[in-house]
Amino acid sequence: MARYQTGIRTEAAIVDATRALLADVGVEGTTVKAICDRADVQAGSFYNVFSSKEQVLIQVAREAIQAVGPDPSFAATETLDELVGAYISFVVDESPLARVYLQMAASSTTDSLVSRRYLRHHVQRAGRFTDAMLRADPHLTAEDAAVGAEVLLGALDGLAFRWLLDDVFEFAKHARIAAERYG
Amino acid sequence: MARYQTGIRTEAAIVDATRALLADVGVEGTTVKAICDRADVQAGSFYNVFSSKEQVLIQVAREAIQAVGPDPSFAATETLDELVGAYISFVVDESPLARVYLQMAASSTTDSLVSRRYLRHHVQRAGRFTDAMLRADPHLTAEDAAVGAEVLLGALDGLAFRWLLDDVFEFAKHARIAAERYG
DNA sequence: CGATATTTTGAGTATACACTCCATTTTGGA
DNA sequence: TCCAAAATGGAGTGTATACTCAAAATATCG
Repeated sequence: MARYQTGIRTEAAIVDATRALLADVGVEGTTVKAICDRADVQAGSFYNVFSSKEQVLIQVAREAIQAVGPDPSFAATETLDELVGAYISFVVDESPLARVYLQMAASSTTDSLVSRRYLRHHVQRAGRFTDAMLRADPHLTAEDAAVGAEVLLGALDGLAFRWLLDDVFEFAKHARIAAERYG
Repeated sequence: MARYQTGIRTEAAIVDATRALLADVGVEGTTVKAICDRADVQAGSFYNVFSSKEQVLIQVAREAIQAVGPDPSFAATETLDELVGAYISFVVDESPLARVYLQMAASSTTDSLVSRRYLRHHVQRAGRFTDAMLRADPHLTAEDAAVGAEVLLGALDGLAFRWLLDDVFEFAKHARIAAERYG
C-alpha cells in the first residue's frame, strides 16, 4: 500500500488540526467535523487515512507522551534534575502538547485503550525517575526509590493539573520546589 | 411551590444514580438516559426536577467538593496531619465521590462554570493548608507556607489522579509519605 | 501518454443525545 | 371526600455525531 504524497500531507494536516483542537477546546469539542474543518478536508478523506476518530486521538496522545520525557537513549545516565527539567520545559515551552497530554490522561475513562497506554507510559517514566534516584543516592533501597519516584511524579503531575485549571499558576517555580523536597 | 414527598424521593434517586454513574463510567458515559434507567425514572420526571443535565452534574460536583475537606468550623485549629488524613480517608472511604471529584475537576477544563467552581474551591483549600503550616511553624513566611501548601496539595491531587488511572495504586501510603516530607 | 493505484469529494445513513409535551396519575391539605 | 397542585409515563422532536459509499479527481510510474 505505497502511499502518495498528497495522502501523507493530508494525514499530517489532520494530526495538526487534532492537536490544536485538543489544546484549544479539549477532548469534548474535538469532533470529527471540527477536525475536518480545521484541516480543510472532507470527512471521506479523514476516514481514508484514519479508521476511526479514536485512532487520531491515540496518535496525538502518543506524540504527546513521547514529548514528555527526554531522549530515552540517555536513560542510563540522566539525573533527576534533568528529568524534572525536561518535564518543566515540556509544560512551559510546549504548552499545547502538555495540555493535550494532561487532558487526555484525565479524560480517559478507566479501562479504555488510551487509559492503558497512559498507565504503561507512567510506569516507564516512574522507572526512569527511580533509577535516577538510585544513582543519586546508592544507599536507598529500590523500594524507597520507587516510592519516592511516585511521590515526586505525583507532585509534578498534580502541579501541572493545577496549571491546567489556571494558567497564571507558576508551574515551573512550584515544580522545582517539589523536586527539592521530594528528590 | 410546596413539594410532595415523591418528588423529593425522585430527586434523591436521580442524584444517587448520577453520582454512581460518574464513578462507574465517567462523565462521558453519564447520559440522561443512563441516569434515568439507573434511577428507575422517565425522562419527563428528570426534567420535572432538574432543568438540565448540567444542573444535576453541578449538584453532584458540589456534594463532592464539600466532602473533600473536614468540617470548616475546625479551620482555625486543624493541623496539617488532620487535613491530609481527611483527604486520604475521603479517597479511601468514599471512593465513588472521590472519583467524581477528580474526574469532574479534570474534565472541567473546557467548561468554565465548573472550572471556576473548582478553582475557587482549590484556593480555599490551599488557604487552609497554608494556615495549618503557619501554625505548625510560625517562623515560616506566609509566602513560603503558601508555596508549600500548593506543592503538598499538588502531590496529593497528583497521587489521587494516579490512583484514578490504576486503582491498585496504594494512594494512602504515598500520600502519607508526601506529607511527611514537611515534618 | 496510458494504466493503475491512491485520494478526494460531499451527500447520505444510522444512531445517540438532550430535551419537550401533555395526557394521566398521584399526592396531601382543606 | 374533594380538588388543585405536583409528579409521572413515555412517545416524540430536533440536532449533532461518527461513520459510509461510490463516483470523480488526481498522483505515480513505466
